Amino acid sequence: MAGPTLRDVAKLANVSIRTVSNVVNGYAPVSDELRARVQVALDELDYRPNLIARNLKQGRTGMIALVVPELDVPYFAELAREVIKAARAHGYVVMIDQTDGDGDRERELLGRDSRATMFDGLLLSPLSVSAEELRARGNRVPIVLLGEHIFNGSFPHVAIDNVAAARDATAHLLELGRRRVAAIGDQPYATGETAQLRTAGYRQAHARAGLDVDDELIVPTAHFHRRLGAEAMERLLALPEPPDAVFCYNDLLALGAIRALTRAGRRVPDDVAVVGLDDIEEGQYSTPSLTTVAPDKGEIARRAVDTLLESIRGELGTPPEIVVPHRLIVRESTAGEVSPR
Amino acid sequence: MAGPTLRDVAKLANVSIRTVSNVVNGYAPVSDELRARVQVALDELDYRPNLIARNLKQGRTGMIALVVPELDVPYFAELAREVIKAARAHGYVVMIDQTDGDGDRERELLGRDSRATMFDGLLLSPLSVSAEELRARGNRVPIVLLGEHIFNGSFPHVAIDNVAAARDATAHLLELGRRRVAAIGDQPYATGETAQLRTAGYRQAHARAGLDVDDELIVPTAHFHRRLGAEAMERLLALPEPPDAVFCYNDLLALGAIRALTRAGRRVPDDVAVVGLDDIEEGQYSTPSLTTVAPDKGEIARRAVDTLLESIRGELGTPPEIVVPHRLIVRESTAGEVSPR
DNA sequence: TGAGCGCTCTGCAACGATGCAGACATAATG
DNA sequence: CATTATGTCTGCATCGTTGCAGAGCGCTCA
Repeated sequence: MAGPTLRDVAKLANVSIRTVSNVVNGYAPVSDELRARVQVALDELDYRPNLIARNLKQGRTGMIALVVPELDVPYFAELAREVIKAARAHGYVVMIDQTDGDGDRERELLGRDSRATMFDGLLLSPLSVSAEELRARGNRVPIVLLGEHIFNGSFPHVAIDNVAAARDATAHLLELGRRRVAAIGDQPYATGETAQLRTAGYRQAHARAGLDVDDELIVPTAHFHRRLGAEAMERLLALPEPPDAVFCYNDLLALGAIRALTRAGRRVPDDVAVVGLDDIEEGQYSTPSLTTVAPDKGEIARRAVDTLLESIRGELGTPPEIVVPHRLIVRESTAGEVSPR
Repeated sequence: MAGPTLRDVAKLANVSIRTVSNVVNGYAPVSDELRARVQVALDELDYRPNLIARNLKQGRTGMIALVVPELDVPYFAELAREVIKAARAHGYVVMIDQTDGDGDRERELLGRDSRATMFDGLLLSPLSVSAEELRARGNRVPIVLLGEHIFNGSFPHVAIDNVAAARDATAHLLELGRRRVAAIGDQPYATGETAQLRTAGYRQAHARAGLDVDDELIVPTAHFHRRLGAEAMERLLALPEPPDAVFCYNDLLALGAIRALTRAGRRVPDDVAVVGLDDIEEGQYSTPSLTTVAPDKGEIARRAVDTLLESIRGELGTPPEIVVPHRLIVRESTAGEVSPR
């Protein structure tokens, strides 16, 4: 099972271990003759360096970990892709783990026996672990937080401006003349900071338009999946005065909502306009295609990776709060028939 | 940056390194008094074991790698989730990497300096690397192949019966009385074995029904994304005699096709019925919801992980070819209005 | 009393690689 | 010719951990 080591190659080529190492790494000058002899031995044994050993010696692994709640949530899958790309550009590989949004699973990562020490750094998209806890753990591994929890300057943090994003989405609906704009996805409890920011943006848009918010139109959901979007929409449709537009806190909720609307025989956007947030690819191909607020995922990934690598190199001063741009993408779910592609 | 080591703890507690190690691992019996003293030192220094060193000593990392073409393809994301779950059940973590279906990137993994040696095993879902090449690399790391390439017994391999799956999908359309059933996704070239198997199943279904296949209705696509599904569908609609049903080789193609049909004003399934393959969650919430052939992803993941772990433990004899069950799930895209949930 | 046992605890070697300092042979220099 | 520089090559120590063999000690029991 175990492959040949430098020692085996050295014995075969009748040179020192050190010389083989030099040949493998091209470090020190080696005469052509010796180099050739070593190379033959390397090939014959099909030597592969033991990276574990190399890492131990060098104190780094060249791996960072990306920890997300759920990998099969398109937003995270798309983000993961960008992170992998950004890391690769710096010679790093990314190991991905998912916590299922389970706080204990997240905390496990910070515990004494966590595999976190295998990595040079951690990109963490926490759902329920608080900054408080993170700090208390006094983790030894550099960490960059992704996404939209509120944090208090203890850790570097990359996210969009959630309030502004939600405000833009809601304003778009109001500008279309909709007057009963619902919101799906509020989470009025401790770990729902992101959702609360979006609710704040939703309210801001109304305030700026001089409109009141009917709190009945704000539907909380325990998580951000299609099914809950559909259920929330059904509840809204059952109201005596149902909404004529909905801002959903992510695209999956929005797609679930559209599904519920279609099933109920409502036309989108004619009867009810729908906006999501995340700009997952699926929204381009849904029927109707989905208007959404698009965070710049590539930028999120790049900034996060860059910041993490700085932190790894010890070049990071006070933890930066990085805000990444977003933009509204108007598609059929609010605008009706748009461009055919 | 570097944390305290066993040595530091030992010095502080005034015991041997070995005893600290014993306390940390609970290996050997340690008196309560010493254990307590060591524990104090451990806590004070906030000691974390260096897993790299441990791994070097033990010759294993407890990590396996999952290599897929694209992580943001829902099928792979959903599969990844299952693999992570299955591996976790055995105490393994999964590192995920994507190759973008780039053959060179895939080959890199097998090359001399690949990070593959960091892992106890590899789950590989290759797009363009051939079994031949894999074998030639004589890789030292245990490998299990996922997905649907044809392989020749060199490596353990887990997949569904692609011919049967495609046959079932096509037969379903024929049983609905459709007579011009198209196929989207053929790949009539070396690395398109999976697609070719599905084409074979498509033909078999016709043969068994005593029907001829109009080759014009078989549209090849370079990959399996939504956009190409839409384009292929547009091409089919432009035919003098367009199809009344389509079997798409995966769900993304199918969703793209549905999008194209909707845009063209065709009703699904009334004018054209659509079947996909993969059973990604998106298909449950699309409009119309998508009839599909569902591979048992959980089973694929479990069998693959089990097999890989057997191989790691050296318990594997001749590489097994594992066929995982699939089943047809009928939804609106072929059956029209079905159950409301 | 002393051999024998079991319980704790320890030190040394090793995993496979690289950093460092130096050995050795040869070439260049005064 | 002695001295220094140069270019190759080597051995030892080391990264932080665990496996192994055994040391020390108190206890039991003949």
